[in-house]
Amino acid sequence: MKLSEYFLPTLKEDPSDAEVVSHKLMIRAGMIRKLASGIYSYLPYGLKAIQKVEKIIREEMEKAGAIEVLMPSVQPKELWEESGRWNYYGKELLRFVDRAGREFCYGPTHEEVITDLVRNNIRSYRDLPKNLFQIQTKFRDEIRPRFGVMRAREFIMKDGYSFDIDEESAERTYMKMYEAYCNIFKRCDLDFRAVEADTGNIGGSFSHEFMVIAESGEDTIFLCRHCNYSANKEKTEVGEKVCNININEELKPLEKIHTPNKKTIEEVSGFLNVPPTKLVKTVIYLVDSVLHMVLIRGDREANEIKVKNYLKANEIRLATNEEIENTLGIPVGFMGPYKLKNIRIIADISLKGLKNFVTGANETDYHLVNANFERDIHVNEYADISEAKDGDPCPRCDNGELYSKKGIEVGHIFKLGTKYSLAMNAFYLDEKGQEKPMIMGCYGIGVGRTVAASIEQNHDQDGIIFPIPLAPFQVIIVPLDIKNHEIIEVSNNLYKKFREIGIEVLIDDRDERPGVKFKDADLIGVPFRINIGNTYKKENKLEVFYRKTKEKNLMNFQEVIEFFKNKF
RNA sequence: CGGGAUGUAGCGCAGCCUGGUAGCGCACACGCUUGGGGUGCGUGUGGUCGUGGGUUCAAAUCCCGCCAUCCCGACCA
Repeated sequence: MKLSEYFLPTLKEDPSDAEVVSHKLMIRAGMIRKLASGIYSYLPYGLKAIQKVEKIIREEMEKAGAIEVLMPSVQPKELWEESGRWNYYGKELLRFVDRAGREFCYGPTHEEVITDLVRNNIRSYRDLPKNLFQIQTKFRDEIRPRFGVMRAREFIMKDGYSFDIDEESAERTYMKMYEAYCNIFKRCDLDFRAVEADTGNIGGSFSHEFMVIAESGEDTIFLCRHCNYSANKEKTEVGEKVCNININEELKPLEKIHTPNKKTIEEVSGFLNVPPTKLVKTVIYLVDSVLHMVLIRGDREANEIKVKNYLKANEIRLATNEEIENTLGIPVGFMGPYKLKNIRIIADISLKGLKNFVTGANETDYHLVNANFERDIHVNEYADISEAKDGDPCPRCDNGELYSKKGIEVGHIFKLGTKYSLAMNAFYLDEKGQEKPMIMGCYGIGVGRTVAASIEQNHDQDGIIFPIPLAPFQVIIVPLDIKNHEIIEVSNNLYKKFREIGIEVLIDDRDERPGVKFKDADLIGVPFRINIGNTYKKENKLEVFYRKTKEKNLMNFQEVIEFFKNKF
């Protein structure tokens, strides 16, 4: 491609509304332009990067036995009512009506459509398993789109769905997809981890997320230093190993202490000179419109999602002070489980066996000291609901320790089970002629996000450094003086030669100064640059410049061809 | 939706406080110049000052409403 004929509007300055590097660089490098909040156009250069990822995905999916389809973006309300998600999915679902008043949504995901497609066309166990995928534009009306295409409302996603006859077969399919995903992200040259994950809105029994390690990531994951346990923060198990604080202490008499205006853990801990590990924190959640009390050790935080999952709730949020004081009649800041009835109390397992702790007295300006379970407080429900912390013992291995990292979720796989097949009557006939629900799985990859994540991991102060598998062009030829016939001729010859041997090559034939061309080439991150200028005029040498390390090598024309032949 | 901020040429910004006919840099066009890290000089094109209303002789500037965008929290590929 000749740069003079290409459409690559690069920018010298960072756009004012971009925050993270990948967003800034994608705009500056002429890959994307914003049309509205969370809605972007891909320019040719950005599209090529997208297509690189898509190609890798297609190859690996097909290798793993998945078949490509293409479903509509616009989906009728009825299907979503059948699955029960028309109401459940909430405001993220973009809904609209056609001229006849029929209701539709723009597909945020395709479980409903694929299930409908399969149930109408597959009846026999002989036709299973089937694993279908598509690469397509989705729309999710995110409350807060952010970071360019990283979290856009309209975005390109590869979504796949599998249908198996039984659990065992479904698990085999799941594992195949797991491996395919690992291959895909490896081939994209990403530093990533597959972690255990929460299933969220999609539903299902278990799942893994594929997290690209990046400081700008919106997710936190925990990894074990010794074994290969890794999980999303909202899924990370804490386990009972954290609860050996003082289980052997003798019980002391319960006391009510005046703690004027001491409300937070820090204040109470400081005032009473008791470590936070001996305080019990009380948090009230409104769970599906009912208040629930959650108890957590003072040095830990409750994890809302773990609470939500434990209670199998649809909706959860912290209760407001008014809700607590009006409904329970207890003062926020001095709350505790003492003598409370009419509310479900869930204690975190970190509290198991804790002795002589401090907790709110349910009376303004008073706390209880040396409180103990059973003797003073009756809790008959313990659950793992606290948030993992750096340094926590690993829930899986003996002496492992957890540490956290930030990650960008580029892929997510779910074992759905029969959630949709039951709701939508996707049954098949087994060899005995009996009707059975298909066992489903679903598998997603954010294509644009994968490109953005790659840029997060591969850039420097001068711009993008594309890894070869994602690079829209592998080589850029830079004739440094386009008025010099000799230089132009070699450049053009090299360009032709490269195209013959199948290299995707750009040639910067613009009438620009060398500095401008260098800056642009660095910015857009072409892995190899070939400078043709003075060194060619003097010694007939071409300069091969490697973007990543900034190394330069001088070679003659034939050596350059040899160097790049069969390289990519 | 709650909290914070911004909206002036394609991009980045100044002007607003203290009202008086809109400016800088980049980009773009033309000419000369230059040719190994955003060359220099000159000339030029381009603006409903987000939008609606109000105050005023006069509004980018003051007041009110609305809209959009971005940042911080809950959702997600």
